[in-house]
Amino acid sequence: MLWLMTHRILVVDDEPAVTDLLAYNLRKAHYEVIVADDGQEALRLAREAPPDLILLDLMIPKVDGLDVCRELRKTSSVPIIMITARGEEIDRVVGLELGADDYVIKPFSVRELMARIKAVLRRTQSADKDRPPSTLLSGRGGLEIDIEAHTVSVEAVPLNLTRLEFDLLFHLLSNAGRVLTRERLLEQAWGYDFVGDTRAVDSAIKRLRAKLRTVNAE
Amino acid sequence: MLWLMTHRILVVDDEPAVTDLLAYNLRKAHYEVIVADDGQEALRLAREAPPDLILLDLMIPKVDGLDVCRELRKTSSVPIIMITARGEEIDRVVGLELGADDYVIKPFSVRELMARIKAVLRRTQSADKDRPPSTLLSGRGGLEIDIEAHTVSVEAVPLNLTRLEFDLLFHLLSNAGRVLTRERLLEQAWGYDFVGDTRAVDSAIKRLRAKLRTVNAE
DNA sequence: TTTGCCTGACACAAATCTGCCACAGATTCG
DNA sequence: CGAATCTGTGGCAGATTTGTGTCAGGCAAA
Repeated sequence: MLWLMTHRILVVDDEPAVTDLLAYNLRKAHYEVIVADDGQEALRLAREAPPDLILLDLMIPKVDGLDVCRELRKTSSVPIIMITARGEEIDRVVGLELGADDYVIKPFSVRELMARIKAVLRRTQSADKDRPPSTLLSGRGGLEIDIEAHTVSVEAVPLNLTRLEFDLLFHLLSNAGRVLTRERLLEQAWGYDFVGDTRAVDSAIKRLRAKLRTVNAE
Repeated sequence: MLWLMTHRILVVDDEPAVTDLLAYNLRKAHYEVIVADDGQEALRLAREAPPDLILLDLMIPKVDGLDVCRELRKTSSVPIIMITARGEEIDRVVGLELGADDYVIKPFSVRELMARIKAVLRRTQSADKDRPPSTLLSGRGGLEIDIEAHTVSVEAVPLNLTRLEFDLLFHLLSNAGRVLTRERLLEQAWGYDFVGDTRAVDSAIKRLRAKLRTVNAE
């Protein structure tokens, strides 16, 4: 079997344990690998030796993973797979909205990651459907939230939400038309490790409703 | 709650206190549970009755948890959640390399573990198929239920059901053409820990019929 | 330190749901 | 023909769920 080095992959992570592991496995799978251990370096390499795919950790020095993603997206549509630590659930979703093509959660399975890499490459190669990375999500009644700016408005009237309220609203909106349990919402908006009453959700929803009401009541 | 999928989970740990606790909680959540208390047994069971997910303690007799993981990965891509004692930090990276999908640290919160199990199953399932075909289930007489939205309609006329009524209807519909005992329905729609008269089913069905009748009587 | 949000816990009321009982037909079986 | 059993249904009281007001602890800024 003849192997062509068809794809160059840029791995961005500050933990050598991760980059080494990935580089080893990727090379074994006949990819060309370049490594950056901070955001600045990542941007430089991405410019100088444009890769076919980027594995991008979220928590990296100098320039944050999200910013790297944003910056790259200004000029390039190179596929990006985000790598996030657990408990960064919201960032993960935001990352997707920012134009990442997929994500994995640490600790991830190498096997799974490799499968996703192949899938993403296949997808972006065959049909290059350039979708403008919209950061807007809208619901009924003129409700709009800007994921990047973390702002919410109802019929153009801006609304001031706390981080928790925003996360909650975001997850509700992304699951529009679906029934969610308190547990599921806790898991998504609060995180796995939340300890306490599931009715904390009720409290949050109560406050969210109150704020939405202030606009509607005009 | 809906129990459409009955996943089989293999629990591997040598402490009965742990396996009992997990088995109890998992069964309560309608998972099928099989237990192994050493690595050899785990491998045997994984081969003979392939589970949908494995909870794998690291420190187990005969064959070490890491080796079990390695061995499994040779032939299977079943999701694995590692259970490690505190202070085994190295396991994080090793677990990474071996392809575990997640990990928890002892002593873990059962609630958190359950959430992670659900999340991993969700993740690996949606990875299987890009888009779940349909969440709709339909019966005779124009009856349709949307499993995600928990809505029911008869010939496009929406119907307001309680959670119990919905679950009941769902189970009846998914077993269409089959005779179900009261006991079986109780088990499915109420939960195996229901205490009380089996004729509670009659009451529920009475109310369900009444509601369906309101639509037909038009 | 004080101050000003956030946020989760708690309590309570209202609304809704649900299991149980009782009774009436229906059916089975001897 | 009874007797026994089973099923459908109405009624109802207790259980459960939900919405909301209140409050204290946490936390960060001043």
